[in-house]
Amino acid sequence: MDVSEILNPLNEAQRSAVTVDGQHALILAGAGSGKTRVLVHRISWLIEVEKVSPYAVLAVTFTNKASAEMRGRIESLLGIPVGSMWVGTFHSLAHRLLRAHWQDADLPQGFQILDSQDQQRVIKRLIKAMDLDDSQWPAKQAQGFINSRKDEGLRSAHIEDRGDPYLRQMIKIYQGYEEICQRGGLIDFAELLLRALELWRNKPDVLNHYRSRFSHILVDEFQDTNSIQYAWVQLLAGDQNKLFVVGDDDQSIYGWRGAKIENIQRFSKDFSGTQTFRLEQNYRSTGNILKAANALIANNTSRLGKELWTDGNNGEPIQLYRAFNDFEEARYVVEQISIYTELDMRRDDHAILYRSNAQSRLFEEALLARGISYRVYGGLRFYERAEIKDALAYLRLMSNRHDDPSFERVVNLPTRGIGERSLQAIRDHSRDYRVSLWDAACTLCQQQLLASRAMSALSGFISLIEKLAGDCDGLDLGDTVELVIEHVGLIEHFKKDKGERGQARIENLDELGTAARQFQYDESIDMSQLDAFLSHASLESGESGDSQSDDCVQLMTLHSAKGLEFPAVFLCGVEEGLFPHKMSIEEPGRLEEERRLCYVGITRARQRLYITHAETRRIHGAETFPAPSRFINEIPEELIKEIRPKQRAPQVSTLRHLRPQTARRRSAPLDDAPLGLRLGQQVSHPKFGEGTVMSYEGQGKQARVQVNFNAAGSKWLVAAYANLQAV
DNA sequence: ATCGTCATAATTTTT
DNA sequence: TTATGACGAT
Repeated sequence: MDVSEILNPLNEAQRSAVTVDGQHALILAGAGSGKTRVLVHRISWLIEVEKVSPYAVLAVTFTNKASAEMRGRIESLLGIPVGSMWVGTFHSLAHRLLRAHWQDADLPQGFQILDSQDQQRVIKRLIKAMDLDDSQWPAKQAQGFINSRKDEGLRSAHIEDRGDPYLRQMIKIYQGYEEICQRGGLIDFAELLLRALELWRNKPDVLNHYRSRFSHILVDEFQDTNSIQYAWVQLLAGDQNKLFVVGDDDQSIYGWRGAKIENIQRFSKDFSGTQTFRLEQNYRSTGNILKAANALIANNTSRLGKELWTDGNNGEPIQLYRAFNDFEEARYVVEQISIYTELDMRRDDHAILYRSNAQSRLFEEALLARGISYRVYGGLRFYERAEIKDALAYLRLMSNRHDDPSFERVVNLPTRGIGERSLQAIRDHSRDYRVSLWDAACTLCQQQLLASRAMSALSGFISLIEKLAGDCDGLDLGDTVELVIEHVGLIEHFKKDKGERGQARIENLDELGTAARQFQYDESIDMSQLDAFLSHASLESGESGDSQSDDCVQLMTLHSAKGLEFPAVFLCGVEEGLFPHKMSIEEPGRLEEERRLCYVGITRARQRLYITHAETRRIHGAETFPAPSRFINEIPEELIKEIRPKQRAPQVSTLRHLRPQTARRRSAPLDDAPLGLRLGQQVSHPKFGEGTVMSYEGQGKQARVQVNFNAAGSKWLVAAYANLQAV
């Protein structure tokens, strides 16, 4: 392979980053500046030109998607599979380490991963077992407490209560949780990272092994690293190995879950001899969009500094639309999309971005009414679905009887007569003797400590698991999974569900069998095929979209839009209190993160950017009158074209003439709208011609309607006399 | 055990 | 407004 193949597709800044020769490099890669490309080409450069062994390269990302993409692109650029290279997420690499060194990490060989759902259930149960009032001690809060401490590298023993009774109780919960996990061989996500870090800290020989192996460490999205991840990278780097980290401080939007923007800010101080590169040429957006983004983000303090530019043209102005209410905002956005899709654009060229998930509803309704297909991102993913977790719980129990959350989950599913009383007896015994639920159940059965009915049910369950485990011995993974699903009674159980639900669940269970058959087992890791599959299920929760029918308008939160791009972006609900969110408005640090989120949103757009806000919005059922977001004011006026600047003198948009005719919307009627007229409805008047209902006031005979006529402008009319016809 | 009713809370989410 | 969870009734 030719060096020019690696270097030719790069611009100058990218090229100097890729070919850097010092010990450490920090690449500040703006949105759309070819960040992944630089990483991929850097790795190719190391291997092809510097003749570094792939074995000595470690590349870390945050999401499975990113690591899959990186691996794929490296392989296609180099033309060879890079099996020996460690490319993965922090979590998957930590997992791999712990599997290889489970003894040194003080773990049972068959340890399993606890996802956040499972974790919450464990904590909830623990709080009950501790006889605490769960309204005063919500599991969610305790979970947050535990995870944020772990993210800082703190175990329960490290935290001082300083006489604070709240802290003291939380520490106790944390302690109890640690015990349960250790006993059951369960590792939550934060624990994966913490254990991996402690493994290296406690076992210098293990650390040295990896230190001498990985001479080149590359980290993607460095602005998202938390304290543990930073410490982990630092430890592995030692003072010999070379770090190449890529990130964008302006796109740090996960501070609330432990990411430390300081990590990227202090990198060059912590690692002396760091060369910093800025990738500022943007290949994605028009000039106006970039100017808006630059101007907005300039309001943040303590940035590393970066300004995006393009050699393309300015493009259209940013369109700002002020809607009367949230409802009409959705109507407008969907109308615009329908105009563009009737011209030449695809539905999936359009993204509707919002700050909080609840906002999706109105857009969905408006899209539904227009018959435009759409996809909402961010629901449950495959391995998170209840029926899948049920089946996995059986498999997990087969692999490890002491997996309490799995035991709880399926001991009476499908119902087999193990009720709350028996279960409570099992839990009590488990707590009193500090044994797993499984062991407690076995003891209770042997000692005949339960009512005979419950006893036989329980021993039925125990022997079911034992029998399945025996039957599956020697079977391959696909057969195992299918055999378990078949014999455990879940299918029959879900058949009883009414409607489509049950059928869908059974199909998902089938799909699980397929997933197991297709699962690629990496034999180099020291674990059974089943354990590997179970870990995979926890670590990669799979695709979120149910049926990603191809051409759909894309709806998602700003957070989930990070890393994506769209020809047309609608940034909606850009209002004080919603965006920036009221929970973040007070603290300067959090406000800046909101601003970065806005920056992320703006820079998703390639060609066309709409920003919309509403003057009235229902939040939790109550009317609110939010001011336009300060972020709007931070964008230079000359980049913005207001679609309808003033309520009093509405302008007839040029687009209005392109409106496809009379596709009937089915917007829910406003409770007291006069004559059944709806905001946004097209009407015609004998004298003024056609127009749009903009507002109304009063009721019955007094009701007055404001109509914005295409030709005659805006008028207030008494509805009873105006003789308006719906178009 | 399953359904209905009431209270409660309500950013953002990957691993 | 709505979704979720807990609790009580059939």
